[in-house]
Amino acid sequence: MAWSPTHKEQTREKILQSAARLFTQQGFDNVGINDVMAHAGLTRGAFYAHFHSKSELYAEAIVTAALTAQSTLLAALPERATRSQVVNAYLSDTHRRGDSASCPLAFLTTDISQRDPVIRAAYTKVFRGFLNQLEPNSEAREKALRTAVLMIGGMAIARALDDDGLVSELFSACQAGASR
Amino acid sequence: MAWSPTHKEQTREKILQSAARLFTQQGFDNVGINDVMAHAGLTRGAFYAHFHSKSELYAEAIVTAALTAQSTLLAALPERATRSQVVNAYLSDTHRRGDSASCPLAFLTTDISQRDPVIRAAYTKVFRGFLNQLEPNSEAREKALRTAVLMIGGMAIARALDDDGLVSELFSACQAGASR
DNA sequence: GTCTATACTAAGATAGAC
DNA sequence: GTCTATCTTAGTATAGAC
Repeated sequence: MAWSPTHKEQTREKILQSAARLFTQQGFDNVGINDVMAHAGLTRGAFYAHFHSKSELYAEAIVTAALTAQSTLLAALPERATRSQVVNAYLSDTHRRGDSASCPLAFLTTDISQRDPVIRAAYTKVFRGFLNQLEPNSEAREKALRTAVLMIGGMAIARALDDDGLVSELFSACQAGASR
Repeated sequence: MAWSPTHKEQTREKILQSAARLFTQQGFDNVGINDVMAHAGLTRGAFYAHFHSKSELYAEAIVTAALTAQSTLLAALPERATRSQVVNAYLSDTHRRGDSASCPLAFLTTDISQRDPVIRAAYTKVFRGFLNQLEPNSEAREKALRTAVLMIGGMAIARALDDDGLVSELFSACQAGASR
């Protein structure tokens, strides 16, 4: 296996998938390189053959996590899903629990503010992609921005609250605002 | 000074103020007990005469930070400020920079999700207070929830972005939605 | 109540064998 | 390319002097 030309690329990809999952669920500081590598079936030392630092991994993992989350979300919906179907799937208890794929925009929001420029750039890029998915034509940009905040912000806040009743109120309010 | 009956209470308060400021700006993991105590003009060892653990301090600091942020925000506005004046002051570059008092709801959103129940309870309590400030009568609750998300979520996302132009677009969109 | 000194633990990063 | 072993740093928490 060691002499396969694609082996390194595959391993790198596996590390990235593990990192995307763990970082999104638990944040930068609560996940060690050890955790990521163990989750990928490897050991600490092998990490630096693929990435220069934990920060570099984090930046790439954000993008990977976003792609995975998008696929997962859309896969659970009909082919031509309406706006409100997408919004409801995003602002759902399933998503909030975070046991399948999770959106890094909502799960890592305040985890980004003070990190490397590279990390903030990755987040910004993903956010721009999110906006484009919502509303490709730029005339409705203002509405798209509000919708994005209701979705991402609503989920981020919901995950901090400890009261399920309040969370479901919150989701309903955001769904109503984001679907119109 | 050591025999003043109010001395301990005053020191505790000073630690709490330092913690509120540092935690809100930098999050739980990026602030050490050492940092908090040094900022308060004391040393590490003295901490445990006032709090049992870092988590306990964090929970209390969130409430303290919220009160301070509210005072600071309102102090900069006229006595009978309109809704949109409050919203604009909240969603401002001044607030985003975070060099004066900052709202823990927006600055610590995703920092809360996986911490002690006590911490999550503190955050939830502050969020409820925020809602009540926005709209004391519960009939307009749904609108108040959306407004809260546009303010808190808008600020949280803005702090993660690295593009000032995008941030100002974002602020405008949220201000328009939250003021009506 | 506050200080200095000190476990104890965890984590990022590197070195060298295979 | 992956492993084990190690260096280094940092942070929570505690012990004991004053």
